[in-house]
Amino acid sequence: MTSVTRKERKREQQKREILLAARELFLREGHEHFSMRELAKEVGCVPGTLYLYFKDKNDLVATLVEDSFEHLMNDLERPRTDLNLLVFLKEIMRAYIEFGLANPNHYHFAFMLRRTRSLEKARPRPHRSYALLLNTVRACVDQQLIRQVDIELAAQGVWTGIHGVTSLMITIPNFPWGDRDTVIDHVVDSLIEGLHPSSDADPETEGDDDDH
Amino acid sequence: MTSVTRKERKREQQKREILLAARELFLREGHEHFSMRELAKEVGCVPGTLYLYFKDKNDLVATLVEDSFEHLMNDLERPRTDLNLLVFLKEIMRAYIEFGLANPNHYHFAFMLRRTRSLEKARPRPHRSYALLLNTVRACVDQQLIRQVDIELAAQGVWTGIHGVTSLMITIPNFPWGDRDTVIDHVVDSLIEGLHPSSDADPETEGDDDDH
DNA sequence: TCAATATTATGAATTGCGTTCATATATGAC
DNA sequence: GTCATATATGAACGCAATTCATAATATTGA
Repeated sequence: MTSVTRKERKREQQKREILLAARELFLREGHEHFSMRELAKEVGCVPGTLYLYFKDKNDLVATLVEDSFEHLMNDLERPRTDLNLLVFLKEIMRAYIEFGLANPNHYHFAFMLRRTRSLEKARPRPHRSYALLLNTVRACVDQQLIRQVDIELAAQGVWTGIHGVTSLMITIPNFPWGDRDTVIDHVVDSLIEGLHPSSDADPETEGDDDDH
Repeated sequence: MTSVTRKERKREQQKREILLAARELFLREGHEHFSMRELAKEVGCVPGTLYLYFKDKNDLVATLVEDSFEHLMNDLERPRTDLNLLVFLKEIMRAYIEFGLANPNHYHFAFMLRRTRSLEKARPRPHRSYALLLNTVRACVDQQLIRQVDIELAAQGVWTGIHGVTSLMITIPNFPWGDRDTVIDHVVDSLIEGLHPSSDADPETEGDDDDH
C-alpha cells in the first residue's frame, strides 16, 4: 500500500520537475513559441514522455498558468479588514493589472486566447478574480461606499476595465502610453469614480466612518 | 507601356482574388486555424504561389484585417455635426465594441496578438481608432462637455475600457455576462460618467449649453 | 530470489504547418 | 519565332503536436 503512495509520489515529483522546466521555458519564450519538443530537450527526455504526465500541451500550460494565478489570488484574497473597502477594491484592481503586466505570458494564456472546444476547462476556474471583485463590490454597496447599482454589472464593468489596460499594454507595449503608473491610476480611479454615491464627494465624508 | 499596366492590373486582380478566398476562410476557421495550405487549395494553386503576392502569412492576414478596419473607420470618421458630441463619443465607443464582437477574428488579430519583431508593422496604422477617440475627447473638453482632464489620459482610459469589454467578450463568450447590450451600455456610460464636469449632474444643466 | 506484471521511457512515424527554391511554363516585346 | 521576364509548380526543409509499437525498468507475489 505504501509503495503505491511512493510510486505516486515519484510521479508527482517528476510532474513537478517538468512543470519547473516548463515554467522557465514559458517565461523565456513566451507562450506562442513554447514547444513540447524544446521542453523535452530541457527536461532531458523524449517528447512522447511528456504525454505520460500531461494529456497534451494545453493541459500542461494550463496547469502552469493556473498555479501562477493561484498565487495571485491567494495574495489578493487575504482579507484586509484594516483598510477602507474602497481603497481595498482599488488595491485589488491595481494588483490585478500589475500581475498581468508582470506575467504577460501567463495573462495572455489565461485571458487573451480564444478557447476552442476541448480547451474550455483550461481557464482559472470560475474566475476567482471576478468572484473576488464581485464580493468586494457587493461589500462596498452594503457599506454605501458606492451607489446602489446592479452588483454584477458594476463588477463586470470593473473587470473589463482593468482587463482592458492590462491586455492592451501587453499587446501594444510600444504604444505611446503616458507614464505607465499614471495611466493605471487613472483607469482605476475613473472606474471607481463612476460608482461613487455622488461621484465628486470624498467617500470619507459620507458619514459612518469612525476610525480616525 | 499600356501592357505594363495591364500586367499590373492582372496582378492586382489575382491578389484581390486571393484576399477574397482568404477572407472567407479566415472567417470560417478563425485566425488561429487559418492556414496557407488550405487557402492555396481554396484558391486552386500551390502554396508557394501565394508567396508571389504576399511576403508571408502575416502580411496576407494583415492586409485582410486592415481592409476591414478601414471600413469601420470610414464609417466612424464620417463627421456627425448634427448631434451632441458626447452622444457622438458614445456612438463611436459602441460602434467600436460592436465591430469587434461582429468580427472577432479581425479584432483578435489586430489587438489581441503580441507582435514579435517583424510583425510590428502589421497593426492598423497609427491606431486610427485611438486617434478618433482622442480628437473627439479633445472636442468634448473644448466644449466643456467633460471636465478638464489630460486628453491623452482620458482617451486612453476610454480606449482601454472599450477594448476590455470587447476582448473579454470575445475570449470568454460563455462567461455569465448579463444581457450583452446592458453590459455594453453600462461600460460606455460609466466610462463617460467618470469624465463629467460634476459627474452625477446632467451635463445639460452645467450652464453654457444653449441648443435646447 | 526469481518470474510475472505493471509502469515508464523510447524513437520512429504520422500529419500538418510556413516557407524556400530550382525548375518549368506562360506571357509580352522585338 | 526568339528572347527576356513574370508567374506557377512541386519537391523539399525544418519544425511542430501527437501517437504507438517496442523496449527498458521497477514493483509485485510466491
